[in-house]
Amino acid sequence: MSDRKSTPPPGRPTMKDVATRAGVGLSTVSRVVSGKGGVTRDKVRAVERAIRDLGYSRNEFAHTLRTGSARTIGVVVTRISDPFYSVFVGAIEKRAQERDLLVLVASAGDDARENERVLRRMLGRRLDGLIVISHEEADLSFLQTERDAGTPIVFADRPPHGLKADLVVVDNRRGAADAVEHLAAAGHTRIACIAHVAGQFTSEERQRGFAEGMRAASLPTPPELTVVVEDEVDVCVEALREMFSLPEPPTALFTTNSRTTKAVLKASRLLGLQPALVGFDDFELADLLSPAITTIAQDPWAIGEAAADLLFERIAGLIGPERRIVLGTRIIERGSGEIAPRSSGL
Amino acid sequence: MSDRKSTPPPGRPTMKDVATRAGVGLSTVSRVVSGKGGVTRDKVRAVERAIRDLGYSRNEFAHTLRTGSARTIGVVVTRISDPFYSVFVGAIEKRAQERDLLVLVASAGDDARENERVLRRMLGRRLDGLIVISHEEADLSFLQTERDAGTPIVFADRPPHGLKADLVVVDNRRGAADAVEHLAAAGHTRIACIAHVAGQFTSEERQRGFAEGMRAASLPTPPELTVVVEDEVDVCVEALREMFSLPEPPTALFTTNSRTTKAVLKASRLLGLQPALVGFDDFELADLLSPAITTIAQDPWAIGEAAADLLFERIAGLIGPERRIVLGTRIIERGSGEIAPRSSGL
DNA sequence: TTGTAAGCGTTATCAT
DNA sequence: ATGATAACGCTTACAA
Repeated sequence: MSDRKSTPPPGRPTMKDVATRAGVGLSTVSRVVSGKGGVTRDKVRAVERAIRDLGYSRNEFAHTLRTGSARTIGVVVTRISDPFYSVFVGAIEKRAQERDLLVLVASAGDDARENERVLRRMLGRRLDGLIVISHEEADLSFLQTERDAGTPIVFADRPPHGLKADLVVVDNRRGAADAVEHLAAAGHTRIACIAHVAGQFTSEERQRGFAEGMRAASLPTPPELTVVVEDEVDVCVEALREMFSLPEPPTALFTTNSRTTKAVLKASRLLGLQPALVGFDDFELADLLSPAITTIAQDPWAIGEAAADLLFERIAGLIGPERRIVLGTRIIERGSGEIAPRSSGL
Repeated sequence: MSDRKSTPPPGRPTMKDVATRAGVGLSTVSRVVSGKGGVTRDKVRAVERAIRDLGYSRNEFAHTLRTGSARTIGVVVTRISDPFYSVFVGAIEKRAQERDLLVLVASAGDDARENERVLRRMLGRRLDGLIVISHEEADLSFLQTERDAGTPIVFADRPPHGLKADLVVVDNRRGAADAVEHLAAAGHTRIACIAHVAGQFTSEERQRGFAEGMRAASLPTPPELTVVVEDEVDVCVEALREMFSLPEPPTALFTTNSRTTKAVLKASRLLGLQPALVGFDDFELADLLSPAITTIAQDPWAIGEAAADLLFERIAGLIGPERRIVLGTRIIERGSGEIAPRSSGL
């Protein structure tokens, strides 16, 4: 096919190839490529020509191996396909782009071991920094070494286990308490908490906030009115059926995250119930449902921005004790919290 | 604190450090780390111990520089925060993880130049492959060089400009025609098409499919019943107001993507209209609205999987002409398409 | 089974 | 201003 004689070396052209072609030394090419001065115009032009002719582009791996920085940050989330995380990542990418940093995203899934594998894999890349939404059960103490080695790590949404570190969270307790306050103000006294599977930091904080809100409103929190569910509809149907068969059923519900809110809404629909409802986490179309759903909104974009900004400060050399940034939540009143508290059994 | 006899070298530990500490040779460490066999249990244990003690993790750059493959693929989308794209990326990540590949994700935004910048940046990384949802207006012919150099590139959702390449799309025409057929079967004769901003491949294909469907049903497509909008609510309010002021207003609407569907729904609500409606793209909670919205569903997860699988085949060495994989769509009937065609003006 | 040594493509140091 | 040359940390023949 192709005769050996004039065939360019196989694979991608390297600086050496460029140097040969341009008839200059290797280091001259390096200087041109890195944009350092101290090269005559003639040679610069010759090198640039050779680069174009050969379609050369710098090997970032050799470059990074030599220089030590990859101009890349890593982001690890549990599921990139979840809107919350994808918006969060979007904000980080935006910020990173402004600084000409690349973002390496990986979702770690629900498995703690997989989580560690992904993180270790990331670490091998000598990232300039790392933003992590950590797995709940994973012990992240192995990251300590990395931090000691100088890679800043910022956690978001929930604190890591086994490690003290920078953290960006929202005020889950306060948000949940706001929800209760809103329902209580509408006259509700039997308010139930439908929480997402236990063990999760956010869920527990929100349950705690719920309890605090109830106490602040001088309302009782009987154990049968707090239930922990998974976000499958049938599970919620069962939970609601049981709850609304009580002698004194609830008249209002508080749900601890949007997946649960949606599942509970579908379950309510199936059971023909329409309790008052306030859900933690805003979600798209909450305003188009009837009734429109009142939510406690957190802002994943803002969380991402805050995490990115904090990380960049650390990368820039900010030292000092770990920081904890707490972002507020905001209640979006749409009506579902103001349904009159009439006793509603099955 | 801990006075080590042999000073731990500054910076990150390398294989050499591990080798020294474990009292073995460098290549033995390499073998253990790469999981190759042929090392005695004793030494394996010693090495693993040293790795833990030192908190060692392999330098991927050196590794890649040596082996030539980064075991990394790149994915470029327009906005990672859009649910469609994030699910798409999620599927690719899943598939990649099964093959122990890392995924570098970047969103290119709406700007054509930024799009090129991001792509070029990616290319410098010697990726094993690239999956791209290309910008509509960007000329991607510069990618040709890279493909010639052996980096497989698969496009998804829409074809690239200035380049022939592997492509995964859905059958937009057929899907749109299905929507029309459904509405026609419910007795509608005045069906309008609300299309998302022009110039977009998918939007145009769906408009074409709409027209084909209308023709197949022997229905007229007067120009005043096809309108191109942006997905802001107020724009849609204006468009609908005008359309429903016609002497013969439509009784049913077809929208070309979910963002438009949602905007049109909100606009309809504001105007007190309730036309029959079928929207391209399924969306969460479409079933909880009243009436529940009938949609033409495409499956971003499946698109991601198909793109990933095709890319992996190419990486594995599959040669041959560019492929075009067309995935079907599926109508999800929920009622909004069957609203009786009564004349509904403002 | 294990260690030694030669690169991978780049940048940095040092002569020239 | 320019060019040889030695690392960077790793893999992989090849030797032992």
